[in-house]
Amino acid sequence: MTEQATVSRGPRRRPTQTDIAKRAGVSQATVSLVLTGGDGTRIPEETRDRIMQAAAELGYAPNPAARSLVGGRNHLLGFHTFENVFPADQNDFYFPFLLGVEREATRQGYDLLLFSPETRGRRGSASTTPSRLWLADGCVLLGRHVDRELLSEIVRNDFPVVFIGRRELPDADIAYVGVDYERSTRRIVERLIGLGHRVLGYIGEAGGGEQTQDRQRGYFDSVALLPEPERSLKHSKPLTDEELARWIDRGVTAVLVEPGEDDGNVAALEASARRLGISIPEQLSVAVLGDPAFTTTTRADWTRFAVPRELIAERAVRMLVELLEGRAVEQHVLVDAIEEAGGTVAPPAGRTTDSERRS
Amino acid sequence: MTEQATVSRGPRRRPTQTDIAKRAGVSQATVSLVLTGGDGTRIPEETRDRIMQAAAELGYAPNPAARSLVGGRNHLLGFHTFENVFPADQNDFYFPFLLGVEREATRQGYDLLLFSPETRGRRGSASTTPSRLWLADGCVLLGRHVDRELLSEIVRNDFPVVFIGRRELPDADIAYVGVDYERSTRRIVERLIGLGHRVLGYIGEAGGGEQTQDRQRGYFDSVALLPEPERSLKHSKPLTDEELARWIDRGVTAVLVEPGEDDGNVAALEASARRLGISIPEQLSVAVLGDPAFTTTTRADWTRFAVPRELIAERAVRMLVELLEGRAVEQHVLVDAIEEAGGTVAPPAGRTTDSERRS
DNA sequence: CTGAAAGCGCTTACAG
DNA sequence: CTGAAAGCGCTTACAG
Repeated sequence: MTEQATVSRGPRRRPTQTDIAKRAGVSQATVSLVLTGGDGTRIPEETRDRIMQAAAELGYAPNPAARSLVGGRNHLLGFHTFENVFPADQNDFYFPFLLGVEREATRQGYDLLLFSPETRGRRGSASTTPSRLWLADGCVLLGRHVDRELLSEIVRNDFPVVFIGRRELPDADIAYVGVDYERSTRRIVERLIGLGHRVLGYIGEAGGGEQTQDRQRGYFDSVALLPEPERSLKHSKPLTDEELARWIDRGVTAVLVEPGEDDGNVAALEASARRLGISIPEQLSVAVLGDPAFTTTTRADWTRFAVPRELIAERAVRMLVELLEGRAVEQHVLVDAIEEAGGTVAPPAGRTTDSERRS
Repeated sequence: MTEQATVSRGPRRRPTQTDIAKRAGVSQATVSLVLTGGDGTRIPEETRDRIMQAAAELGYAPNPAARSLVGGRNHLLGFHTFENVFPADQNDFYFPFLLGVEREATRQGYDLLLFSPETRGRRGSASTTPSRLWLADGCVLLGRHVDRELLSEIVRNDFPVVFIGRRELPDADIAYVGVDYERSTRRIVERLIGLGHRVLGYIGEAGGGEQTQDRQRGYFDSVALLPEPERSLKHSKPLTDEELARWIDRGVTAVLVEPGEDDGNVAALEASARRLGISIPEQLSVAVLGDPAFTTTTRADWTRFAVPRELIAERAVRMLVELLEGRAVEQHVLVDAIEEAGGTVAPPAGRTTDSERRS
């Protein structure tokens, strides 16, 4: 690094409404009236102009702390993520949300305040330190591993938040925008059935969160439509090679997979299939019930849900703004995932699709 | 979208120090003293405990807005980008900066306020609206196409900012953290010379910004070391096929390229070489004097500068914080780019490197 | 050792 | 139509 100059410059005092008032020869209250833009008629045009000009000359911007203190609005929206979302391999996941939140906040006339997990609890000891969250008018929340303490603080104080991702709490009614995993799963199963698959397999967690339960409900609902539904299978852990071989023997031609931590389930399935010489999708169709980055798998063209992250983020911001502005709103919104065609689903070997059969 | 509930809910009042004071039978000031944890000895243990307990019972958390109001600081750092940096193909460029800014701001105990170009001038008419920038204590600025009006406003008010990227202004002394393009260019030329190249070509803008001038200075400085420096060439636009052919005829074995808008110069050179059947690097070495995303070129393994974006961003934030806290700081820092080896540079055909010749 | 008071920059009733 | 005043929740000198 090259150092070229050494200058010290203290930050100047920010111009306040009082400064503007002095310059324009009016009272501070009048300045506030004009700048906040209450009703236009009360202050004469001529005074207005003088004040606006003084404000512009001084480079005035309202102090958000003062505004929020007096009970008014900051026009600041928080975006808080529970995990540290900044490790590089998560960017593809995180960035679309940020994008959507940013865009919609801008559209709504709010600025964005970014919180990351470490940001909290800076000044003083942890217990007495406030959540910085309160600086914003409200907050969009994102993350799997929710900080329970923060959450209870939010609920207790009725702080306006909207979750990205479905979130059901026993003791509180939290607003969220999530994905309709049940419906999306049902759709994908129906498409597999339409392609001619008659015996399916499902790999996923046992008793996970809401999302997991929704997917499994969707699966069982639609599998029930099959002529022999009891032949379809479910397994709650990644399959061993032997288990996969047994599934194939029992006639499974398509598998649905919850991605799992770090796409672990998908990676495991891919590896097993390779070892057993089972080709995807020729001998086995695979559909992933999520939208991960596929960092641990070899192929990347998995048929899967595409989660419309930007759209979800935008919707969450809109909901938050409605909440803030006291409008009655739907607090629980689920959007459909888009089925991403991919290259891992095909009609079962030796079978034609229903539609082909018809013709 | 599925709607599940329609509820409107106003936020509850939060417990304040006054509430605690009442409950503990002390004054609000004493509560503040205890909670802020000034010097421990002044308030007797017994009173402390009573206050702490009352605070815990009420679920007290200090109001950050009030805190900032008193302190004159809101511990908010702005990150402002002049271009709309959110188009998807720019993410790779933009994200590392955001990453670095975010990380260092957190480390310094500041929260991040995000500004995008459209954010400015929301309320009221454009001309009368103060820049939202002033919401933050200071701001990190990023972008090629600087908004002159905003910039002059910043300079006039002495608003604390640090630029990412070298920025020299005639009328003001702006703090920045940039890349030392002169030195980095010199280095890469010296390496080419070390590999045995004796006639070089340079493709770049005529009379561009500081960065361009720095690169060209670095180029001419180091080319002067060659036995026949006058044979090295410079061209200020992308080469036509004929021009490239002429360069080759005149003995050019290595070319340095400013990436140009959308990597245009690199793409043009690549295309010309392909049409002329000139293979890179066997017949022509190419080094790119920048670190673009290479979205318009076929190959991506260009030998180039790797700009340490996160590091630069962190450095910018640190400088800003020093500025804010009134410490004397170096206001102009240039960091070295890292030479990214790539696959487009090799010894010239029919030549051995200097070191090989020696052995 | 503790409380009363001023003040940070705003908004919002409330008087003139 | 405009200004004076109160008050948001806190910190920090300043008196007792």
